[in-house]
Amino acid sequence: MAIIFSRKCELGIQAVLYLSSNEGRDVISSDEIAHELKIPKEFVSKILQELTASGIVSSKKGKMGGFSLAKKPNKIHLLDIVLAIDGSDVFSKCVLGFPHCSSETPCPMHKTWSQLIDETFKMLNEETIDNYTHKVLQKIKSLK
Amino acid sequence: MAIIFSRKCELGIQAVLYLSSNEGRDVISSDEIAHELKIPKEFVSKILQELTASGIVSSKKGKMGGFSLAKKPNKIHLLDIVLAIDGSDVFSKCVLGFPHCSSETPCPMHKTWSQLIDETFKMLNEETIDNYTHKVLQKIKSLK
DNA sequence: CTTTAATCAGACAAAAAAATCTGATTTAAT
DNA sequence: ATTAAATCAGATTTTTTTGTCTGATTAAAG
Repeated sequence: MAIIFSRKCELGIQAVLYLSSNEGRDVISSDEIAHELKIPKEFVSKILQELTASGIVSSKKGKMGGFSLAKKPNKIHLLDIVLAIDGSDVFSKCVLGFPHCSSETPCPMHKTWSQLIDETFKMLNEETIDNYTHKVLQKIKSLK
Repeated sequence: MAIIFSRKCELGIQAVLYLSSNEGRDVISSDEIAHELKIPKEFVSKILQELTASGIVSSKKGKMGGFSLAKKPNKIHLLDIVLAIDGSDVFSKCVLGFPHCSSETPCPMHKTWSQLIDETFKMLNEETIDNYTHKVLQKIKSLK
């Protein structure tokens, strides 16, 4: 199978988007997020802990605790979440799996692929999550 | 971690490119391919069997047997190999892992992502492996 | 016809990723 | 104080992917 982002990263982005679509509320529990997004609660909880550690979301412990965004949605880039969870490998690893692939010792697809990856990187780096928040609620409604 | 193609697919493309860089010779054993590309021989062997089943390479059994391309290199598209090994999921699956993501019920990133995926698809579909064969030998030399 | 060197088929093992569980800690409310 | 509801830390399980092994079959060469 082929993958773009790890499942963890997918759900991380989903969760952050959910948080941003609820800006204004204080904190939101991982229970609510898991229920709304129809995804396993323990998994979401663990991912949000990672994102807390990397400073994208912040958490409040104890009763009435939960998660919230650590910054304004227009200051959080998609790339931040991807780097926090999946790291930067996708952007540097050789698409054909050759070792030491670079412009000095390029693999056959190096140049062609670099262009696509650069575009992807640029998009993730430019897009902030506030561009997406209004679309999230609509998508959530369609989940059964 | 994030991945684009599975390891199987990466090595599948490597192997096909190696075969194409040796057009003119009769057949090439999986042993030679594994040795030249510095990858496990049993794994390469298994991948080439899959590619044989899907008609991209052809095989000759018995002593002096081995693999060769089933078509001219300019008739084999990168996409053929990707589809044969990884299937079409990458091109249709939701980048955020939402179920039923489509233009009717799009995920927040649907439109933005579709553009990048379409470009990628187009590239893989247009590029034939003869465009890459001359670059393969050079890359192989750099492998220690 | 026997040996040798290859593909092929399918079971098996190891490693990685995804998901779950357990229990500790924290904090609000009673 | 005690209880309840949450995060948090880390161990454990399950599933998937990756890689290996074994033996059967095929075909060339002596």
